Amino acid sequence: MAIASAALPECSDCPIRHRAVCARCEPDELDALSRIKFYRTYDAGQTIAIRGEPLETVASIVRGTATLTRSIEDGRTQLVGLLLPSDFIGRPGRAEAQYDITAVSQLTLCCFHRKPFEDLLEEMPHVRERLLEMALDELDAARDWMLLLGRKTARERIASLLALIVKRSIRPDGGVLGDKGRVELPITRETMANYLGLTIETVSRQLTRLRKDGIIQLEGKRTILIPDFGALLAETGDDDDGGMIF
Amino acid sequence: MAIASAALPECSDCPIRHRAVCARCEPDELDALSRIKFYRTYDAGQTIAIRGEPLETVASIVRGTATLTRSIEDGRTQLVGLLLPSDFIGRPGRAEAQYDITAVSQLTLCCFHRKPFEDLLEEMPHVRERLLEMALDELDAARDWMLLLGRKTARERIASLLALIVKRSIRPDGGVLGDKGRVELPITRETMANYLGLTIETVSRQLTRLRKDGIIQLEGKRTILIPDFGALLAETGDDDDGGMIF
DNA sequence: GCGCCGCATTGATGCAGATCAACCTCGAGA
DNA sequence: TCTCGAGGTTGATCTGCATCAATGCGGCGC
Repeated sequence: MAIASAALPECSDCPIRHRAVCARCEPDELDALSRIKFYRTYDAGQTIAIRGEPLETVASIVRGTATLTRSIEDGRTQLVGLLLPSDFIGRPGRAEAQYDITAVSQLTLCCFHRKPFEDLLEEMPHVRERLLEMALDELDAARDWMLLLGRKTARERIASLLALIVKRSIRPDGGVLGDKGRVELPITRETMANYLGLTIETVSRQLTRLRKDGIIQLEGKRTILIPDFGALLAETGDDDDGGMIF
Repeated sequence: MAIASAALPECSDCPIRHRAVCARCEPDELDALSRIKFYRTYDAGQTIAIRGEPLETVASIVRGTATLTRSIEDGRTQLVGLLLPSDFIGRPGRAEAQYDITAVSQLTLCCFHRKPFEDLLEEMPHVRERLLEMALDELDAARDWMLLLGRKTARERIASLLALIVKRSIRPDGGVLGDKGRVELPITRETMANYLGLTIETVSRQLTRLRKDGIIQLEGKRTILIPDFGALLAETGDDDDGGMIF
């Protein structure tokens, strides 16, 4: 299923070096991790893990997008996490996947076998620290999403998602990947709907309404232009800007 | 606001000894924690923390119930966590509260000042480990709730909440606090509504419907009898029992 | 170039849950 | 004992989003 890929750049050149679980590693820690790492690539649509089945690796996303989903047999599906570069997959101390994980674009993972990774963890305070920090950040994100799913209107949900994708595209140094006012949606309408707790029809209609109201412009189906980011934020229903630094 | 309380039982007699952040502590670690701990009690309705304001303590809930909420200025409120005995409040490395925290019953906290706690953390692998584990468990719980908020019907939400409260009342040794078929709701209808992303009217109506359908019996307003737990689980919409051991 | 397929948009209609409103229940305090 | 208020229930009506259905559109294989 997964395809072992050719060698990638050294850790020092890694695009997620300063954001991933290894962000705060010293050179010797990085070496130790580097010795047990291996890369895997997936094509869009491929399954990475299935809820309830063994998952003997943990990994960081290097390139591409994946989704974390939870669903009911009758077909209802909820996306519980959107995995972008630097996000971590798997959980030390647990051998079974809790969610379905699917690649939604061409994807590259930096993988570790769980056991050796857990062993290394003992000796690497910086990884441990970063892992806790990332888990707590994800917890905050999940809780923000609970507010969205429980209380926001369809229009607010769409605006919130667009704002989230823009924020996630900002590099840690403050720079921006690509054009600031242009968002490349990494996901289909269906995936958006499953993330937002809506149907694809409602997603489509609300995007159209936001376009007609001049908040966004659509360029093809996957590219969105945001002439005024503040105007978009005003549509999210959030009180503050959630720690934006523009 | 908080009331310093009289001395409580030693850690060895603590009701949350085997579930809280200190669950896996060795006696010497427990001693070290014990030396910097202090208790606080709150009355129902008292505010423990406000989003955005400094929070210089971390704490474990010893007795009582508290809520974690996120809200929008227009009054819409979403409960993002229900804090029961053994749950942890606060986050190492962060000086500001991310959520509003409110006592919803008489409450006892086992508190630590954040800085000394963080320092101790360095030397206490068992606390660190447990903290990561608890954060990841909360993340799983938050994501399960996302499925509920995004995709479940009102009836399924109510059944899921009742099932959750029953599960949380099971002691780690497998025993049950109180009568197995009787749930004491720790929260009002309004709090339930805010947790479930519904209105109090809908909560009330669905409880009535579950009663008329024989799934539950109401004894006063806060006590619910569940003659057949399996029948309740069947109403939650979940595929499996989520790891129940009955 | 043509037809097909996956994805997206748009329209018509239905319904679960929100909203608005009245009333019930019970306990605390005068 | 009466009152009052917080919390809860029930009913009537409204509405935002889901559902059902048709159409549009761009890319790809042939």
